[in-house]
Amino acid sequence: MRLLIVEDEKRLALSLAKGLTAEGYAVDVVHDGLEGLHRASESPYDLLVLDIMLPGMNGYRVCSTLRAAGNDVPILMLTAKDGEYDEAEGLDTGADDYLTKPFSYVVLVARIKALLRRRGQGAGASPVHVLGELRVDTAARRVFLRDDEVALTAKEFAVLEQFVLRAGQVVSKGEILDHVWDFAYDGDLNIVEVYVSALRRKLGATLIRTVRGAGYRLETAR
Amino acid sequence: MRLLIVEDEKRLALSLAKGLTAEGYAVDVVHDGLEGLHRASESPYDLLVLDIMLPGMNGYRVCSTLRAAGNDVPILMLTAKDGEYDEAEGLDTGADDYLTKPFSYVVLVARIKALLRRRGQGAGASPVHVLGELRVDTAARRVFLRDDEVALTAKEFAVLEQFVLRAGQVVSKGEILDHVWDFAYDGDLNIVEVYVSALRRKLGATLIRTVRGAGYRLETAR
DNA sequence: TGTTCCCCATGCGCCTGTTGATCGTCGAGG
DNA sequence: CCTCGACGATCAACAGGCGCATGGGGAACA
Repeated sequence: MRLLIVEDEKRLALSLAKGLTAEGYAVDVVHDGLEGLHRASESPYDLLVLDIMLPGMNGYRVCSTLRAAGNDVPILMLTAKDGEYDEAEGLDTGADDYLTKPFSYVVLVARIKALLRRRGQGAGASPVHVLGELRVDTAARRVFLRDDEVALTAKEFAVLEQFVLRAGQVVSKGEILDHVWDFAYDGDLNIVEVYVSALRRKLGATLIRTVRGAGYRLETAR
Repeated sequence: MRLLIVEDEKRLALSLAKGLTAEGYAVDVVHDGLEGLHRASESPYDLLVLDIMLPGMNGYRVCSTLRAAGNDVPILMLTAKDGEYDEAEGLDTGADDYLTKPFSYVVLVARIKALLRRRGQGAGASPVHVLGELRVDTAARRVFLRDDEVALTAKEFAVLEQFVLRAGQVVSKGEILDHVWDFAYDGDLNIVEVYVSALRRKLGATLIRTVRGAGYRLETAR
């Protein structure tokens, strides 16, 4: 875990760096806003601790510039409580959390951990499956084909999900029926064909391959 | 946020429930240890307030049984100070925090909030969530839309909070019901639709997107 | 007693699931 | 190589379900 501290009060910056290093983080420190922006743009940090009052470029601008460039590294802002700067403004510019000086070291560490955890969950906890040009986010129930979102109905999504979970394997119509339709359903297997047809129309014909007499197979990336 | 209070002193339990409900939590109360264990095992509570001296099964055993079953719901234990039971033992059995009777209501609420924050509920320690033009301060229970504060009722806020905690993911009506309404409620899922409707009216129609057949999704800014 | 909030019920409109018919395709066997 | 039968794909039409809006009744405050 790499952290960047952008803070011009050198004593504070140093003591934070020391403590966070002891926690097991790799910590870099800069004392200037512009310098911080460069560092953050060029290296992949896991989190930024960003003061607002900075020489070179103030924290708000560093933050909004990073965001404008598409950088979504978690940012913890440090604000002085004397009111010249507003906490809300920090959040508006795209910071993820703020802390008002003076703060306790324990609280800072807790917030940092929380932000890192949040990031971790946001990416890891939501199982996103990528198969070539197809991206399926089961938590958000969204499907993307080459950056374009594809709108699927509930049943279509459920069928696709079965294929994704067993990508590359042959899945029979009966199995799809068992997993997607409820127990009581005793209709025709043709219903599966109908949905495969719909998926092919929306996602491209080559994605789901027919295995005659056995079922279908979702093509894995190649 | 659903809380379960397990406390056999009925007057105390009732007054806590009343106060916490006013804070916007969905609160269930039981007066018996065994009953509490069952409830906690079967429903997804966000926090337990657990007395030690209880009929049926004492608080220690309730706590350790839950932990043994892999349930890691935050538990706040209430201990009498007369020494028959030991605070440390409570923590040993897997409680997250304890409070010695008599305690002030304010302290209790503070501890509860701290635990919920610490546990994060998937959201980290920051009480403020920013999603595009929406800013939700869960600690202060205030909501801002583009610098204007929006007045929400307790239930409206509770529903919104669920969405915010799982922003970008699909949340089903059932899940909302489970977390916002208490267990005594067994009404129609339609009630969720009514509240989503109210939120859309106050916060704009595009914020909460309907995912037909699955639930709703709070749009993340981007 | 008035106001606010919460829950329920109703009706409506649109989307979606399902069906059955028809058309296309594959492969085995003559 | 051709034919035929079986399997699969697609389409259109219908009915029911799902989600939304709205208003009223009732409870809980002040």
